[in-house]
Amino acid sequence: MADTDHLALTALLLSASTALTEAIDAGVHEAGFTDLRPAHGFAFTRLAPHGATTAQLAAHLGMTKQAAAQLVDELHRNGYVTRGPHPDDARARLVELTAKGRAATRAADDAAARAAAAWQERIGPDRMARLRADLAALAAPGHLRPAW
Amino acid sequence: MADTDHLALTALLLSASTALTEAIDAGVHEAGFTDLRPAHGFAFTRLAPHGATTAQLAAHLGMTKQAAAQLVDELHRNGYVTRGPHPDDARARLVELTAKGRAATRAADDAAARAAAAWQERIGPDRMARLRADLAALAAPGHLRPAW
DNA sequence: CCAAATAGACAAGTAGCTTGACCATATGGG
DNA sequence: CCCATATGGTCAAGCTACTTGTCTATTTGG
Repeated sequence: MADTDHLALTALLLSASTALTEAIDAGVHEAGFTDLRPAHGFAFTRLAPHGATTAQLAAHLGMTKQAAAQLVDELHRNGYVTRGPHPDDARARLVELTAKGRAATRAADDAAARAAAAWQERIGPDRMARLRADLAALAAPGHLRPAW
Repeated sequence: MADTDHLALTALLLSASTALTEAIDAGVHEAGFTDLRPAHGFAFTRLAPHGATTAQLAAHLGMTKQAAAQLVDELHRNGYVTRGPHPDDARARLVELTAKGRAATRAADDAAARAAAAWQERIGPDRMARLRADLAALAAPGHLRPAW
């Protein structure tokens, strides 16, 4: 594979992920959550299972804990998360999604699924499955947030 | 393909593209161009062939022309581009890469090629080619810059 | 038991955009 | 050939999502 092909692949990768993020953001907005940005969505994916501390969120989002705290503040003001005491650590506060937060998460998931479904219509389920498997082999699980 | 698989694909796509951008940025820095950010690299890819006007650059990067002008200013101060008169339009100024700008572009290309080569070692050339073809089918050519 | 690490908060600063207003030049229909 | 409208670029001001730096409270480990 030539270098030019490698370059093409990297450009395509960026283009596809940008389009995807925009599609998800648009879907979330259309669902009525107009005060959410992509960064919030990345936070939600971390909060969804069992909640998280601000520091855990910061690590996951690839930002300082101050920035994460600010983001959590905003989500709290808008009713997407609660902040309670942490069961195992008196220093920490456990941030968890509210029902509204979970609804927004579902809206984002739906938008992502719709985007992926549209892709599948274009390339078919077999190539879609291969694509997913190949990406899984590449994507080192690091920071989730691409700093949009 | 289930929704959860679609979600996995989208997460993987974002993860892979983030890792790639960071790898390119790191490579450019290691090559000595410490005053460049990813957004500059995206600008270079548009400038490389024949130069461009500030407005064209703005459209390509998905930002206002004022922001693009500011970016060009910075590149000019640091010796990466020249700004000359436009041959066909007295309003416009043609922004072109200097030798230093072309060298930085090569450094970015090299880093991208190295990252892709590392991936190819993991999944092999065949899957790599398929991956590229599948991504080409998905990526609508829109804005290049993911607003990092 | 104490030293070092960690969670979080408070304060201040900043980079990289934005919106708004404006002038100079280009374009195209009448 | 005009003139209305669009476009390229600039100047100015403002804002948002971060950053760095410092501090306290609590936990952890040797």
